[in-house]
Amino acid sequence: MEYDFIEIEKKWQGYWKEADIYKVTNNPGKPSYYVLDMFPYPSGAGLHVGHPLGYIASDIYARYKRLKGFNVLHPMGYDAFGLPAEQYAIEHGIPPAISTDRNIQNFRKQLDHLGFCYDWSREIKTSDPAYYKWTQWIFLQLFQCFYNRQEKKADSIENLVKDFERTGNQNHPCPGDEAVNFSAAQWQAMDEKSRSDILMHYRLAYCGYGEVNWCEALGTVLANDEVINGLSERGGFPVEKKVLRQWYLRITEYADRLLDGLHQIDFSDSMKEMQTNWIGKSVGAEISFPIAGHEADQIAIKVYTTRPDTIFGVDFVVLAPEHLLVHLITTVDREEEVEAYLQYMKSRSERERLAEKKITGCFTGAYVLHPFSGKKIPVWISEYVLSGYGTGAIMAVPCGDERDFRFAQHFQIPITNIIGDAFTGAEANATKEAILQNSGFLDGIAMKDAGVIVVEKLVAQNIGKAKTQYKMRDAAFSRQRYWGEPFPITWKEGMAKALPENTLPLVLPDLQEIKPGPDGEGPLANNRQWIESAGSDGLRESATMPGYAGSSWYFLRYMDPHNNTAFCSREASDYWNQVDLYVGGTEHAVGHLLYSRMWTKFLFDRGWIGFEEPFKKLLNQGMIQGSSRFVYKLNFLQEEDATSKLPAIFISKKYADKFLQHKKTDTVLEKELYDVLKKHGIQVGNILKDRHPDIMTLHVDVNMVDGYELDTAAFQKWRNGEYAKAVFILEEGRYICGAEVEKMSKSKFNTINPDDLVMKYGADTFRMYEMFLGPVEQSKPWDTRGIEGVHRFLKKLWRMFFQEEKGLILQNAEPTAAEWKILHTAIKKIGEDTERFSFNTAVSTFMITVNELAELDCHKTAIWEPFLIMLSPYAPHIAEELYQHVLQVKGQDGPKTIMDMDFPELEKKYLVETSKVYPISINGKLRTTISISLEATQADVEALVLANEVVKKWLEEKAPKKIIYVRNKMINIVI
RNA sequence: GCCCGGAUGGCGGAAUUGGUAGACGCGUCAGACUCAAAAUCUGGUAUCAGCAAUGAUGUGCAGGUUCGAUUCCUGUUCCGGGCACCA
Repeated sequence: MEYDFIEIEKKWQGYWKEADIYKVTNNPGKPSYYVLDMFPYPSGAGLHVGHPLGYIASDIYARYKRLKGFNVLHPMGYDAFGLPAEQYAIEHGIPPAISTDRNIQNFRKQLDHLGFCYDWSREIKTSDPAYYKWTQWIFLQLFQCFYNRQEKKADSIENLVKDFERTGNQNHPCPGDEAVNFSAAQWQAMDEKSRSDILMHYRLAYCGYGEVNWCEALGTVLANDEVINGLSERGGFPVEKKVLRQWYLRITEYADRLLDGLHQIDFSDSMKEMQTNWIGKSVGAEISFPIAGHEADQIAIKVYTTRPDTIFGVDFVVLAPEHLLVHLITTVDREEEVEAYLQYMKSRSERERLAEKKITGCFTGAYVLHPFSGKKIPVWISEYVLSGYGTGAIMAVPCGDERDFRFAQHFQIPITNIIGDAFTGAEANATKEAILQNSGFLDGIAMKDAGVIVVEKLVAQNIGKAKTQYKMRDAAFSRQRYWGEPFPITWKEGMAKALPENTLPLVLPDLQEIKPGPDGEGPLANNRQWIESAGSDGLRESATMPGYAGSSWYFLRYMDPHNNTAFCSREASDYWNQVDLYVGGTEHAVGHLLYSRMWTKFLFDRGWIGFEEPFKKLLNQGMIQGSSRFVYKLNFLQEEDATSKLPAIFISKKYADKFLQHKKTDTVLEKELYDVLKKHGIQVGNILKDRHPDIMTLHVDVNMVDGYELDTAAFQKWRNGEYAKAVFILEEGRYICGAEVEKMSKSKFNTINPDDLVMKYGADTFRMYEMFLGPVEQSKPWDTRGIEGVHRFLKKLWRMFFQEEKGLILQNAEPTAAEWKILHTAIKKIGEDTERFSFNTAVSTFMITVNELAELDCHKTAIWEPFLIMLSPYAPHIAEELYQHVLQVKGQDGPKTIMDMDFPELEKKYLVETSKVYPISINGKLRTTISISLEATQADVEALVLANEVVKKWLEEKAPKKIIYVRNKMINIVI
């Protein structure tokens, strides 16, 4: 009986489905464990081999935990709103709802083939009105709440208004605009619109103004991804920045709690560091620099600095080009140049601005006065200062800051040295240790002590204050797009109004055609009927929510997916609690993972759930990259003659390399080319000399390439025979391709579809091979060579149960000590490896174990039964199948599925003989090694050392005064 | 540019806490079985020198700490991910 994986996998997948084996219920009798994958965006390209990496890892762990006695929640769903579906609709006229559902079906089919233990009864998709009803509901809660800084938690706007009526806003400084201050009486006197505007500055979901990528030619807002070098991806039209009304989440109010929460959760240090840096908390000071010539109207430039101690080193002030004061302060003679600079800035993305090595800037002609010395300081504008961070203005201290230094050097601004010898004049020195000089009242004071003194003085003179600043900005929460959740908001007389909760969901209407609305609005604005359908409540908001809206809380919905009266009952969320293990890529480090943490904290503040961190432990899976292959096409200068009718000519890598190196053909190539073309009946004449051949590098489908060798016949059939008449110039009879590691992508023809591999080798082989490739956390290029090894292992395992002539050879005999030892070593290693997510080494251990048992010709049920239970998380189908035969031989009516068994317990006694090797060093020189039993005490070790032949002899010879001690895994003998 | 990772044989990788570098798998070479092939099995395989025993070198590069460094520190090169509207 052969290992027939197709039959076995079909059989077990059918059985699991039929028996609902993976359905879980809230079972208070058992400890819960929640294993979650980051749900996929169902792209049209389907699943590639990179997707399942994390899914397989989480599936193994979920099954392992189940064997360990936990009630495991392991669900899956789809992040179904997003730009690509909308783009597809624009290009192909197929509505996003339809293409998305089609893609989901395809994903589901592919996932099913891999034998995952998902509880599909809990499947969710974010574009389902039954789901986004609650996304809209949570949005409304955010809209109706503000962050109460005194209580450090979200509180209702209702309470805020009550406080305003009593005491004005003195207890609640305005987070949206510091300048907003009013008394109870003033509040009472305000009209409805003014009150609405003020409340907007407090709401956790609020409307404001922000810059977007605007493409005039397309009449639409573009995502950063759709902009390439300042031009639109579609059409290549110029893209500018434009200010539009946008919704935001006031995540900055949660900055401190998002930082504090990092201590409670098990994320990698690098992940925590990324989030910490993103939030970017800094402590410093805000300082006002009065503008020379404007003393009367008291106009000043506010700068933010983390180094108030360097205040006397200020040689210039730099404003962000967007700074509101730029136009006011620019002097007449500088206007033209400033205007030109601002024009140049319009096309610059933030990324470009920060990444630019070239130093640009422009003097405004204006001066500010130093707050202490009164010195005149020139004011510049430059792209390296961003309007979004701090006050949009900096005080530049070239002797202490590298960027300021380079700027000063480039524009030949004189540099003041306030740190004496610590500044060489060749580069800036950002030290905090120096003693200040040239610093007025700070002379002789250490820098680290000076900051406090400066702040005190600033406060005393009322020209500055200490300030904590965050780099993180509020999260933009609206998109001028169609395929997203509609906002449950209407607008009337400039005021936003929440829809009543009992009218949710506000269903996204179908559109005949998706095209940009007027004045930068989204496509929904074109559907006047829908926009006006709120009647006297006003006009509906035409923007939709961004991709991360639905994904910010989906892990809660899985706990109670069919609830019609709440996003998730408190009972369900109390039982399942936090996600115990969350598996996904690092690319979400500062997006999704920060937003979902904020939403969880908000829902916790409002008492809807009982925990404030969503994910207890995060496992980051690495990205599987594609290994692309290239062919080299010989191109000739096109002229109206015979050459343009030549077939496509492809030359092998060796020749292409040579060609690219010398930028011309060499004689060998020339001769071979001649011969090949002649063979094809093509007369070329002096073509190579006259036609200036050039080489074009083309991606080829990696599935047509074996290693590096191109299957030329397949290539000729590729793309409906586009290259059917292609001619190949081979090296040693083969066409060798070029190669490069890139992101896996359809357009690079380097995607590997798991379906093909599952068809050829089976899901079990595929699962184990993906794990065997390397550590889950590590990124690596996909390489199919090697999958045979894992497949061989499973075939070998099968033969331990079945042999050709004899059939089933399993027996019930009592295992020998050696056999027990092999089993228990495996239990120990596989258990440990699975616990620490070292799935690749666990697969190795399975292989070693089977090899060792094969050598002993062991076919005993007592050994193989526990082995199969251990194997089942990794290769569930074959484990289940073979387990049935164990039951049959044992004559037991055991549980029907291996999933109801327990992971085998380790019995230590069989490990006693296992020994560890200790190196022995004498005076630091390594002499020999000895083996010591795992259970040996230190006294045993010392005795063994003395007994050791080599050491004993050596000690006798030298007769040393000896001290022997054991440290770490080293035995040291010191004379 | 900024933030976070990574680099070990021909290839993917192992070395769990600073202690025999290269487990396991692929590939490859030799052999067994076979008319032959496939499948399977056995053995070799870091590099250099040597018939061999063995010796020397060796974890991107340059230094440092240590009796001892793939592991810790400093600098550096290259590669990957993120940088706020891809998800």
